Amino acid sequence: MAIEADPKAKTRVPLTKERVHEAAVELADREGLKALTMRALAQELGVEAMSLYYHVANKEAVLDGVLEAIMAEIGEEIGGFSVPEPVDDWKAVLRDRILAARRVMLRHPWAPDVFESRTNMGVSIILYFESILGTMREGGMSYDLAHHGLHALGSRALGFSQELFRPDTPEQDQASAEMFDCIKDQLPYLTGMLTEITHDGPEETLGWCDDQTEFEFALDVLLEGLERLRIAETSA
Amino acid sequence: MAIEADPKAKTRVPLTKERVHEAAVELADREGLKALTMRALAQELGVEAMSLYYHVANKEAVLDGVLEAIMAEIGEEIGGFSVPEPVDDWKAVLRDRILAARRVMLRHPWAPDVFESRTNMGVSIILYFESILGTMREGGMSYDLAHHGLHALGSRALGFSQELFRPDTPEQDQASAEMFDCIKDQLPYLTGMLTEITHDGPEETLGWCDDQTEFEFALDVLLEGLERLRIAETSA
DNA sequence: AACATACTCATACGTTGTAAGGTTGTCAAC
DNA sequence: GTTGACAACCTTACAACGTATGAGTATGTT
Repeated sequence: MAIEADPKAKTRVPLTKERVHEAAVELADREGLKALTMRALAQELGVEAMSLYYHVANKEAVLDGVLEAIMAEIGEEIGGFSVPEPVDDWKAVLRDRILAARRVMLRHPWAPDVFESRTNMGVSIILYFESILGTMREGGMSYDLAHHGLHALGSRALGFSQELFRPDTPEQDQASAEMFDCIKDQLPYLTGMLTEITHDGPEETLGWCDDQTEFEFALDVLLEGLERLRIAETSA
Repeated sequence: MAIEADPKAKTRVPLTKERVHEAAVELADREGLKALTMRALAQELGVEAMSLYYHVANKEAVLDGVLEAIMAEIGEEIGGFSVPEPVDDWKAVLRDRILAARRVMLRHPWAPDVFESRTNMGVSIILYFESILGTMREGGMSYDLAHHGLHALGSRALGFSQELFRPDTPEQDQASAEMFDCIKDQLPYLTGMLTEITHDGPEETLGWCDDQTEFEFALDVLLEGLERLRIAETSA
């Protein structure tokens, strides 16, 4: 429609911040966070490493942008960051929101590590927490309790919890198992638990648990605890 | 006593794994985790970088050793990793244990990052979790509930919780504040909370909270929630 | 035709972990 | 003593990383 709008005429489509961020997400999805280097990212875009620096300040800025992209996905998943007017069941609303965020995290398993590495929050993250806080408030909590609640949820509010010590290679996993075997006479409770928890006996380590189940369990303990405190403070 | 046992005769005290680990802790304490490089660590010990590799396999091994050192500190703080025979108040016992671990973490603020970076757990960490689990069991929980409880506590069992987004430079902090100001008309709840929470008005960001208070709050919500579930399952 | 602007690239530096192989110090055996 | 083995440490070098610097190249304006 424009006078000279043939895309083919342009020898190359110029980069943008957004394309860099999107490519970064794709690269991390495909090859992991460790593979997300400026050079690899440039190659992903058919460009040299230093060309990226015309569009982004540095790698930190890339990671910030990546998080904004993730938050945008969460926004789509929960249909925006607004607070449903009056909240009759804040627990259920928050639970849905958080599990929606978690679905996004499961699509991008590296994302939690990026969140943890960040030191200042972007706009969409603030908006997200605003909506969480708003839900708590409209649900009937005091600002004080909601504040504590936000801290208590921590990263869980964003849909993830750092699972400590998850072996990532089979060799490492086996090494842990051997070490465990080696001292298992000092571990009556752990061996007891493993024999009872797992169906096939105590060969499996702690890592083999259903993350989703555990996530929801902890989330519910927290939500119910906060609800109890809310009731306590309203009846006081 | 030995025929040739004059220590002075030795021109230099040889390195050991242990000395490397100790020096690593001291270095991280003094200059932060980022400053803990193999070269800096070597310099700390008056030696060249590659000399370290005679005693430790690689940097990962150093970090593993550092964690063992931290766990040893925790062990001292709680007087060993044993389980008090019958536990009349498991909540109180666990609370003390965890807050003791937290005191160690506060002495080494970089330690949580190391824990999160690790992928396989060392012996002393397993022993620690064994003692936590044992306390829950002796307190009357089923293995199933105790298992969920371990996951629910997560890193909190070790005395820390990753505080997301803590600005580490004054410039960054100010940048966040400005950004916050810029969109604060979209943040009724957050501004409302800040005016009510802080004494001096809403200039302060979310980062300025009493970590210890928030840690204990979340810990207590979890412990009480688990206790409630324990009672529910024993009366069933 | 000349120039400004927007964008991209080539080269290079400092830092990191660490592989490969050399140097030294100590001690036992001949 | 000389020799040889072994332990402990060092020198050099490399690949990968983030990125500073300045030069190139296209496009649009005047």
